[in-house]
Amino acid sequence: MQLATWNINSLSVRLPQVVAWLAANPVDALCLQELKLTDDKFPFAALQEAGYHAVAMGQKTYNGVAILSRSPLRDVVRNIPGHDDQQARVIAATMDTATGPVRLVNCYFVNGQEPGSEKFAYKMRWLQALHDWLRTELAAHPRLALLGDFNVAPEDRDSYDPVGLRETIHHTTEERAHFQALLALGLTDAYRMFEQPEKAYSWWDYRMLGFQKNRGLRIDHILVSEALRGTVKACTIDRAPRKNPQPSDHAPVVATLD
DNA sequence: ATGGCGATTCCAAATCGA
Repeated sequence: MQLATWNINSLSVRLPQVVAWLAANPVDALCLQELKLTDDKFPFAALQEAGYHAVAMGQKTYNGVAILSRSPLRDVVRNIPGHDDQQARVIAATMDTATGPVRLVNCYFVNGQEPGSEKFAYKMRWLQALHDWLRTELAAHPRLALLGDFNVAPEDRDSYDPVGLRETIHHTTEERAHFQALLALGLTDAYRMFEQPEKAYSWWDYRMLGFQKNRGLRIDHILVSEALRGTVKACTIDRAPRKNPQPSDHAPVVATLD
């Protein structure tokens, strides 16, 4: 079984690339972030044609998340229950597989812009709410994967310039503490379960030849619960779509499980 | 220190992303 996550920065623009990527990478589930479109504009038909069911939580212009899957999705939850939020950032659903159900939690974490800002404070509140909800979600669904654009570089090795960017957004002590709190729930960063190349990132700035110079951050992650941990066989970042004409600034992350 | 690119929207200067 393969699970993937990809921030596609506008599904309207990137739909052809998503369909092409799925044809070349027929994963069982793909979590998308930054749809930037409302549900009435979501391309259910084109994705069905590509062989995928889909559930979505969209919004005009900003944010928006969806889960695509080979098999039907059930028990869909949109945004964090009990956490009032104007922004479409979370969608969770259960996928039945040969080895049992898997709970998929797809998140577009808050960016936060700048430490000390109101947006950063919103990021901290959102991270706390996610953590508190995931505790109950994990109890209800032991086989759980948390996938998405976390907007956090968990460690110095996840940044192209950890010294120059110390305590800037995605690198702050507070954001990293929240990431560690998610791990403390029993989740494991699938990418770090395996030996990986040096300077491996999942996002590169469009500006200043960021990708060509590999000035990137590893901010897109797949975390797996204790019950799934032993079944994870591989986790990779697929840099190929970042080389496409008109690419997303993020690359897909793929986890392979038994 | 700032902007640099790309997408979106009251269609075009402003906002947001990371």
